Amino acid sequence: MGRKSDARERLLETAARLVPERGYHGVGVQELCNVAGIKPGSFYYLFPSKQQLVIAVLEKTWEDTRNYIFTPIQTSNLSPLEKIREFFMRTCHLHAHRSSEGKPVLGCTFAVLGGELATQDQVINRKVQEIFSLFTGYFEEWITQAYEDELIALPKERIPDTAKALLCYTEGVALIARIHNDAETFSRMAEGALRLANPKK
Amino acid sequence: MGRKSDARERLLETAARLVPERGYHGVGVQELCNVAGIKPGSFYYLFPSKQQLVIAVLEKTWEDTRNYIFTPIQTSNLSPLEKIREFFMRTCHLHAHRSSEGKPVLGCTFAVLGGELATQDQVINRKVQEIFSLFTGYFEEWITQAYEDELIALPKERIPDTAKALLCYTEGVALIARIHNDAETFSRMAEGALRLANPKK
Amino acid sequence: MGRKSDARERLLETAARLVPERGYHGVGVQELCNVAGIKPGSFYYLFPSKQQLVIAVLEKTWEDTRNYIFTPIQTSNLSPLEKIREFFMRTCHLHAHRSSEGKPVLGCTFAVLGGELATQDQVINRKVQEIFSLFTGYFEEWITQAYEDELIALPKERIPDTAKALLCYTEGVALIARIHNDAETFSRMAEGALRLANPKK
Amino acid sequence: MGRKSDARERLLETAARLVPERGYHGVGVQELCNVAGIKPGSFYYLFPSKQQLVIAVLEKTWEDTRNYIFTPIQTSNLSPLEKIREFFMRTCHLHAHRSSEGKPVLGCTFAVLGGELATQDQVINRKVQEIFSLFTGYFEEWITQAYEDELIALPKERIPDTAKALLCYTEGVALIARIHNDAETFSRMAEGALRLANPKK
DNA sequence: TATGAATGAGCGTTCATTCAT
DNA sequence: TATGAATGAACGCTCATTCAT
Repeated sequence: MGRKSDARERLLETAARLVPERGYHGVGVQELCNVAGIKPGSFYYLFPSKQQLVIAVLEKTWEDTRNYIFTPIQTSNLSPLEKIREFFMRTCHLHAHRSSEGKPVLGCTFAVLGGELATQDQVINRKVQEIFSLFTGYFEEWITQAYEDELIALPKERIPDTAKALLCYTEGVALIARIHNDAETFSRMAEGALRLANPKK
Repeated sequence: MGRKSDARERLLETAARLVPERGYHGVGVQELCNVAGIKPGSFYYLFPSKQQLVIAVLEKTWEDTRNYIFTPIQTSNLSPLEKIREFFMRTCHLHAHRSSEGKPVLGCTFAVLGGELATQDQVINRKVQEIFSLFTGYFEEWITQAYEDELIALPKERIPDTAKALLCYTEGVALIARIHNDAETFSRMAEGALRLANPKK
Repeated sequence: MGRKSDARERLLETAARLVPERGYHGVGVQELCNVAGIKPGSFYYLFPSKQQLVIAVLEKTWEDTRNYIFTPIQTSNLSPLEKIREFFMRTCHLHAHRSSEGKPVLGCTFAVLGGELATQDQVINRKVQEIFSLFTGYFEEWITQAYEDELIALPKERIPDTAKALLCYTEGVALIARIHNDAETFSRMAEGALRLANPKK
Repeated sequence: MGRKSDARERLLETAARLVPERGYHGVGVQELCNVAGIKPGSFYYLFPSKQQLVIAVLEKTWEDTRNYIFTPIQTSNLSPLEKIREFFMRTCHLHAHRSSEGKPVLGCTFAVLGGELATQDQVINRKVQEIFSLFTGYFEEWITQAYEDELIALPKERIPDTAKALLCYTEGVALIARIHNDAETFSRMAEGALRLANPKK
């Protein structure tokens, strides 16, 4: 039986750290190997291509997003609209923590890679679309609940587009936070997210 | 008043076409030269670096954005809130036209380059921030007018953040339109933009 | 009398299929392993090197050549000159059958590897020379018989060189068949082979 | 105006020396650059690809073959059949000269590359086919002349196939000469070439 | 003023092979 | 006996940029 090691995991973690920061073209395979402490020839034993490594990064990042952001909100007993605000506050806290360590504000990994590769890599682009539809799923659930609780003044048929609008707003906020390297953008923009749902009174 | 070569202009136009589509790292200097029909050695006579060419692209793209989107809206006699909607509709038309010619939906050039290079090139990043502040200026003007016309239910001190929220939403919509290669995103999301301003009734 | 893994055999068969088609450098060890369904680590348990696998391919291919081409001709009661023609016709049939299945015409495996590696791998080159001398042995036997049967006008001392000329012609025909991907080359060129032996009348 | 240099020519000459000796896969771009004394990044300024460099090598080698072998024979007043023999003798002399300097016998560059890449690179394969048809053109001319001078006993309609048989024989002889690293093969096999044309008496 | 020629560092990837288990 | 894991060197090629002319 062969040797066991965590090389694959180290590579994935390294990529999950560097790629969201500098983008797809901003990180080379060699650098990933150097930082992860694996030899250059080993990369392609562990992953079939740089593209597939990034797909794995997207999946891992989604897992983290779900575990640290969506699931805690989902299992809380916050009201639907408070869940939306909480989504922004949690995102803010995560970024603020990173930022306090001197690291740059990343914004949203999915938006960064989707925006960069939309016209260049359909495999990655599809994966980003797929993950965005999971975001929208949560948003739609919260807005539907708010609708049923009569917290918002919105015709029922506008719920899906409103969920999508929330996705757009979320990703736009993340992008601006990245460009201004300012984690507080998330908290300052939280109020706007609520207005998108058109709350009563 | 001698005859002037249009090489610089051709190069700039080529870059303004290719860079928003494929991003900074997605287009090489050599390809730009080939497409523009200029010799590789001439590039660095005309521009000091790829970075500076892209700065010029950003400026030119901003000029176009102002001329084709902001100025016509500004000089129209639309109500402030209708101006916000018109901003999305005009953006939608421009992208839909390109899309009907089989070209990919670009989203927002500033967001594309800002997102890609936020952690890698501060010169370009500053330029993007600068242009975004021009966007926000228009938005703030419209929202202020709406406030003064008593069209929106918003405390005065929330106007600047609301303008910024509108920028975030705008850029998020553009990003999602790019990732889904769907120009109609702009028109479907226009309604959300208005809600950000919290219109009365 | 324990059960024996057929991994070695599968690897050899895979190599005997891929190497003649694409040459030594055209097939990698990893691809051979993938296609044969063996693990990369096992390769070097089964064979000391890629070179030695190819040596085994050459030996196996020679076995097949002897069994399907030379031995049937040898045990037939064809006249010596008809044997030469039959050699080309049998070769033609084999290639035509492969070709009808959409596979490329291989020509002669020995020539392909000998030509590619003549200046690079003396072990393989020697093996090819050795096999070519077996070819020449058959040819010389047939020509000697034709000489004794007074079918050809050739001084006795020219027989060895004529056998060698027949080898050259054979390999040249195979090479041209490969390059033109045309199995019928073998049948169209059969007549020339006979003329090399200078038949009477 | 730019700098002038013979770098392209040096690279082509280096390739024309190394590629026929070791084959396409046997010589790397880096090695070609090192030997030619050009820097690795310059290769792709001078040639669009390794493939196209080899196409240039084939064209140059054909020029040389025509100038040093075919044209002198063509402009001689040898009889048609003597021309065939002369073709082998000239080829022999060229190889013997190289061989006396300790260099390996190359055989035929076209056959080496055609055989190696027949199933892998159709652009190179076509170029080889094209050059072979030029060979056949000369052979057919000589055989036709021999037919008209009544030097050979061959039905007129067999002339094209006989020319092709001569090509096969030529290439086979070259291949065997390469594999045995024996320049004299060409002279010893010359007689066989004549028999292919079925000379009278 | 303008450019043909060149450059060194780096790209993502594949190579035949080794080795601890 | 058999293999999963790994390796360093090399692969063909592209990068943004420089410079002599």
